[in-house]
Formats: sequence, C-alpha cells, structure tokens
Amino acid sequence: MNEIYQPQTIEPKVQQYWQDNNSFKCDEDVNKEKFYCLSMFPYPSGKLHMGHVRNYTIGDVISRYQRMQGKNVLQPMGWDAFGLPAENAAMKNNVPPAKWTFENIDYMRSQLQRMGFGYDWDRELATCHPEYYRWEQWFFTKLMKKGLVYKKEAEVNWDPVDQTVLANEQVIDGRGWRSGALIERKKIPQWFLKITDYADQLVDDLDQLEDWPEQVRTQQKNWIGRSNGVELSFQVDTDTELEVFTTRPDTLMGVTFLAVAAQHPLALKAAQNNPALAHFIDECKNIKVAEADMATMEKKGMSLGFNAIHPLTGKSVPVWTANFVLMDYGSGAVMAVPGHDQRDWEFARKYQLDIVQVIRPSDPQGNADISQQAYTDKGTLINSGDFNDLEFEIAFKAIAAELERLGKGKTTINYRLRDWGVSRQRYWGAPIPVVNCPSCGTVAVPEDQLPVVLPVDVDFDGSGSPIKKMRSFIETQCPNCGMDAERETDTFDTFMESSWYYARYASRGTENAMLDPEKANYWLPVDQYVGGIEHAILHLLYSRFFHKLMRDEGLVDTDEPFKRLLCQGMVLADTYYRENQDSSISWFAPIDVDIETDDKGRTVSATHKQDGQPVIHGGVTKMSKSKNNGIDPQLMIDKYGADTVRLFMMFAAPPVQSLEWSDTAVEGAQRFLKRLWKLTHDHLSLESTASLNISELNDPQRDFRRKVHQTIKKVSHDIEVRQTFNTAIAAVMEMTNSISKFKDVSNQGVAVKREAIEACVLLLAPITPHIAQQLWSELTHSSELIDVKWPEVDESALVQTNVEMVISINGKVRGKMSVPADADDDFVLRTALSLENVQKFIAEKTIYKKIIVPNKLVNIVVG
RNA sequence: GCCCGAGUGGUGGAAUUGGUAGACACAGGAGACUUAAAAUCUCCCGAUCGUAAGAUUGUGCCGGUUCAAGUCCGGCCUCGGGCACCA
Repeated sequence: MNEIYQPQTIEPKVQQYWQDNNSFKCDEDVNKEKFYCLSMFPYPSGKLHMGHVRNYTIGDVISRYQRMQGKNVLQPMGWDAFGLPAENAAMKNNVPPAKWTFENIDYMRSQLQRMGFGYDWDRELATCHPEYYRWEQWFFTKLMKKGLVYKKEAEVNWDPVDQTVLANEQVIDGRGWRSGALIERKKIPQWFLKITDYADQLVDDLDQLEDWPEQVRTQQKNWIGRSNGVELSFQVDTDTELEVFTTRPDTLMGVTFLAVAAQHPLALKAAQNNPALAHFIDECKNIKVAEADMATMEKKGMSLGFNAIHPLTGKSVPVWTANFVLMDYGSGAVMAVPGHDQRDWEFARKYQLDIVQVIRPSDPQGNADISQQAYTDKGTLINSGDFNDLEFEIAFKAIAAELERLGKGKTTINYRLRDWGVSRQRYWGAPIPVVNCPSCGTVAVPEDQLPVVLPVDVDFDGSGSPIKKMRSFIETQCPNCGMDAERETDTFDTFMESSWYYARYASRGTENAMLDPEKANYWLPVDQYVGGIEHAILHLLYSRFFHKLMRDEGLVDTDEPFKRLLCQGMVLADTYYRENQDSSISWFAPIDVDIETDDKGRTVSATHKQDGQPVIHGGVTKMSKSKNNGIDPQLMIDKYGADTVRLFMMFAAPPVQSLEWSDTAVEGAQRFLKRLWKLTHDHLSLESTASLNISELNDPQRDFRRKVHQTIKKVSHDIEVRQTFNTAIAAVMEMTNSISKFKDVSNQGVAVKREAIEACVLLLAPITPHIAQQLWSELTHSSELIDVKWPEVDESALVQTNVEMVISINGKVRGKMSVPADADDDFVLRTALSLENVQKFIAEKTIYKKIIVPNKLVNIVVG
C-alpha cells in the first residue's frame, strides 16, 4: 500500500472500473426492493457550478447508502435542455442554440463523471431531443381532447422597439434589457392548462407527503390558496352586473366603493368619453407583469363616474378603477371595505372615500379604532341592520343565505392558483403541436404526424423567435380538411419538460409510447427527490399536477410523484468589489483576492492579486455571475480530487442550510482523508491476523468498541433518517480520533481496531467512494465495495454499566458523578447530595423539590 | 407588499423528545520535529474575574410559561428564498 494518499491516481482508476463494469446500470427486478433516487436535472448552462455539485453529492450519498442496504437503486441523470440562456448565447456568440446546448452537455457530463456520481447513463435524456418532446406534444393533444386545455388572452411584457415579448428577468426597471424601451403590458392569445381543475387534489394530497419539508407543503398550500367565500353581484344598470368575490361577506354592509381592473370592460367603456381616465388606463400598462411589482407599486385609482347598487341595502356605491386590481384574477373586480381591509383603507383615505365600521371586537375589552388603520380581525357585526350582533361564522352564513334568496350571490370556493399558461413566444422550446386552419380553427396535430420538430438550422438575429418568420415551418396543411393552414409558432414553457422527466427515466427504451406503465410503475414514485429550495412551488407543483394527469391517462398508478423531498440550501461565497470613478461597481473573483488577517484570524484587508491594490469585502452571498463570486468546481477537483470536494460539501453545513465556501475548510477535509489513509496504512503494517473474540475483550477494549458501535448507530440514523450528513461525518471524525488514541497492540487490541477502521471506511463509502474503495481493497483484498453490506450495530456492544449524571441546583450545573446505569432514585440522590460542591450550594437552605431524569440529570430546587 | 425560512464563539456549525450550550472542524496561539520552510504531531482556545478550584455572564432584541428554555408562547428587529415568462 502506498504511504501517501494520491486522489489524482486513485479516483480515475476507480471511476474507470465503475464504467467498465457498468456498475450503476439497473433493471427492473421484482425480487428486490427498489429505491429511486433523483436529483433535479441541470440546465446545461456551460459548466457545473457548486450548486450542482452540492445537489448531486447529496443524491449520490443517499443512492450509495441505499445500495449498501441491499436495495435495487435507480439514479438517473439528464438535461433540462430548453430555455432562454441558449437563445442569449446564440445572440451573444452567434452560435445556434442546439449546438451550444449539446456542447455544454458533453462537457458537463464529463464533469459529473469526474465527480464519481453513480448514474445509470443508459437512461440519460435531453429534453430538446424530438424523441423526448414528441411525447409531451402527444400528451398535450390528449389533454386538448379531454378539455383540459384552452386558449385565452393573457398579458405579457411587450418591448415596443424590439417588437418582442420579454421574460420578467429581461425587464430591468421597467425597460427592455436590449432596447431600453419602456415595456408595456400587452394581451395576446395563449394556451393554458386547467391546473385549477386539480386544485383540490393538489391541496388534499399534500397530506400524503409526510416526508416533505413542512415549509414546502405550507408554501404550496398558500400558493393554491383555497378559500371559502361568496360570489355576489352589484347592479350597475339594467343590463350590467358587476361580479365580485369576497372571503368576508360579513363586512358587506361596510362596502363604500367598488374597484375594477384598468383593463376591465367597464373601465374601458367609461374611458371612451373621459380622456383623463383613458390616460390613467394607459399609464397602468407600464408595469411589469410580475406580482412583486404589482404589490409594491403606488396604489392609484380613478372614479369611473357612475355608481352600482348595493345588493342588500339598495344604496349607491361609486365604481372606481384601481391599478392593484388584476384582470386575470377572478372577475377583475373587488368590493372595497375600507373599515376592515388595510389596502382599501389606504385607498379610501387617499381619495376621500367613506370609511364605515361594521365589525367590532367580540371581546368587549377590545379596541377597534378605524381612524388610524383598518380593523381586519373577525368580530361581531354592527351598523349592519338585521345582521347586527352576529359573530363571523353566523354572519357569513346569514348574509350568504340572504344574497342567495335574492338571487344576488352564492357561497363558493375560490383559489389563488391560476391556470398554467404554457405558451412562450420563444424559439428554443418544444413547439406547441397545433395548426391554425382558416376553416377548422385550431386543430391538434394527430399522433401520426408527431413530433412537430423544432428546426435547429436557424438564422438567429435576436429580434424574436426565428420560427415566427420561417415560412417553411409555418406553412402546412390542416390535418382535418387538408387545406393550407399555419402552424402555431409558440413553444412550451420549459416547466412542461421538467414536469415528467422523472417518469421517462423510469421507462428506459420505450420508443412507441410516452411511458411503459409496467416499467414506470416498478420504479415510481421517486423515493427520494433532491433539489434546490427555489423550486419549492412552481416546478414541484407542476410535476405533481402532471403526475395526476398521467395517472388519469392510465400511464402511472400513483397519486404523487415524489415520496420524500430534500431541498438543499444555496452555496455562498465571499464577494469583493471596488467602486469605480463613475460610481459603478467592479466585482472580483475570490480566487483573485489575497486576504490579510489579524492575530485573531479576522480579515483586516483584502487586495487584488494582480495589481496589489485593496478591494472591499462585500459580505457572503449566493455564488452568482453578477457578483463574480463563483468558485469553479473543476479547479477544486483538479487540486484536491472529487472525494475532498464531496466531503467538504457534506461536512460544512447540513444539506438544507446554505453553505459557505471556504478554501481552508476544503484543505481541512483533505487533511482528514490523509489521516484516514495513514491510519489504515499504519494499521496494515502491524500485520496481525488475530480475529476478534468479543468475550476476551478487557474494559478499555470494550469501551473502544462501544464507541465504534455507537458511531455506526449514529451515522446510520443521521444519513437515513435525519439526512444530516455533516453530523454523520463529525461522528466518523470523532471515531478516527479515538482510533488514533487507541494504542493497544495486543491481538484483541489490533482486532478491535481493525473492526473500527473497516467500519470507518464503510461509513464513509457513500460520501467519499473512491478512497473508500481503495482502502477497502487494501484491507480486505476484495474489489467491489459498492455492494458491500452496510455495517450492523452490535447492540450488546452498546451496553454500559456506569453512566455519567449531571447535578444541577436551581437549574445550574454544580457537579457530575458516575453511577451504575440501573441505580435507583434513592441511591442517585444520596450520591448527588454527598458531593462537596453540591453541599456548598444547599447548605442552610430548604430543599423544595428534587427532579431526576434517569441516566441524565438531577435538579435540586432550593430556596 | 404577500407567502416561507434563518439568526448560537474570531468562522462554519453541534446540542435529535424542554434536561451539561459550543460536539466536529476552520482560523488563531504556544510547543515538538527540521539548518530552515512546508508537512506532521502535542497542548490551549466564548467573555469577565481568579494562580487555581471555581464564580458570574452568554444562543438577534423585549417580555412570558417552566424545577429547567438555543429549543415552547406573545411582540419586535435583521438577513435570505419564492411571487406564476430565469431555471
């Protein structure tokens, strides 16, 4: 055995072995328990970033651990290959998106292999391949037939100069990123999937997802936002009614005005002979279609100049238009109760509209002064005629019943969730498989004409999607009547591809169908899904929706796609910058910065390596291009090897928390691996062959062995149950520290030490598989570690005859003692009270209470 | 603005069910080895007081519950993620 740990020699050798032996290829095997471990597939942006490395290390650790538990493990990998960055790269570097994407995939695949991730590469897929997206197109046409797809007008960010639709991220301070023109909201026809038809299931089935983080379930629930309320109408004139929805019908008597969206037909009609109103409506167009922008803008409105009739009182209430009312939500109109809604209150104050109190606190001591702010709590009705003195629940029902009796409203369930708009006016995506025929209207492309292939040989000039001008793509015949017709040139939202890829992986080699249900149902659901918390809502909700759609199509037989979910935190790094003379900021890569520290290790100054001039430390933030603080994983692999990078990533923080990159901590991880290597080397040089005989062990040997089995127990629990890989590694480090200190070279001493070292290697195998493989073959002369059984806890080794207990007085620790594990309370108390330091604190005081927590602690309360 | 999280030594973090705050590391300090450096090994390492034993204090801030609170409850502050066309 080589005395020096050389990752750059070991790792490629071990990886080559895995590749030559197809070690991670797997097949359906009904005789074995399956485990499907999936990490969110990457967008092929060019090269791996640290977020990928963290994500995939977590997935690989779980996969390898489960394999050592004897399970049939599937761990696939692929590429979320459609998306905006490919188009941006095309414009910037004048390279076709397809070429750019495939080159990136090739490079990133080699990086993943160099990290030693155990993927079944036979199942690799890229979503930009027609063989993949044809099934998405096929599925879409199925959904069309089922009536789950519809077309309607929806607003987009429109760049009037470039004459193109912009993504939210392409709008900066209200202007197009390339043209600098003020963007406008514009309505265009778009395709929608009826996710709201599944809203109830998507909420209710969250209860099945016990192994999902609570916060993700809560976020999804809030996102769907199911609420009970009342839909009611206000008469505007003889043939016009204004529909609104409210969750607070109890406040109906407090309505002092109505507000409609700027794009609402009533507002547009009123604007026809009101230039000021027309101008206001026009102004409302100049805002991004992002909810955050809508919510933080200044709330403005204008009277439409007419009134509506309150359905119960018959009184007139003015109708306004307001920029915060969204046309896409519900009916595009709201009833305003300024007394009991803060936004309405502020609006009423601003425009001198009436504020009426109709709710008082149910507790007579309570205070509700609506002169300073709205009173938004539920309470008891006042100023509400027949409904006075009713509590919320009763008032809700009574008012709803009265509205129903009058034919003016009904109780209903409303959702915050909106239908999923899947049209994108972009090139690099899957074409929407629809033909527009002058006589038949929109017609789905029939199965035998799929896929509608996206032309890859395109002229990309940046002014919108090239296929929108490509006659050869657009011109076609109607599948229905054979007349000349035009293809849809919009493509799918890329969330469509990522909503079912997990199922496609599980159906290897299926060429004539979306899925082979027999194969897919063997593997599904995914047992462990790992990915970034930024996907907590959209991707995970759409995937859950798609799974239910596939279930209802008979393709899968489960309700949910992902049994257990782990959301990993972000990877952060230091940032360094300088302010330029024109007050712009230049960011410097951490790798180009030298740090100086004081004698306590605090950073006192940082200078740029090239020019030696100072730079300012800008704190620790998410690794990003804009702050230039990304650390290239490739450099780290080249310098330290994959095992060190993997170990550092898993040790520096628990997976769900953010992780700060630290060069010195990476070196620390490498130091540990070197120590482990040396420990094994030194042990093997003893050349003792004695086998372990547990009954012959002396006390120190038993104590040492207890530590070993405590560690096996803890590491197993930490990896499998808690998924806190950092504490698992800490436990192994503790054990190696114990091994180093254990100098017993007797036969049984060496034997018990050997058991410990082998346990160390096995416990680390999922995290640092290359060094573990090498050490294992040195220790046991057998080659394949990946299928070796995970070590088992010898419960008899854990038995302890004496335990240490803490004695505290009034909650403060005053002493420690060792007592027999089975000692009774009386003995424990007598021993505790006999301690000198304890005596000191209870002298001349009365003992009020004695609390004993078995085998842990004694608390004595004195006064 | 709305929804969801997180705040613990110089730093990353540990404390798993309310029961010893700071495991395991990083950085730093002292020493050993070395011509020297690197590497490696040993010891120290929250703050204040004390030679020490030990005492006091300490988990973002204010208050509460409890024999006992980093952990539970109420109210704040700060930072981060998401907000439907980034993926």
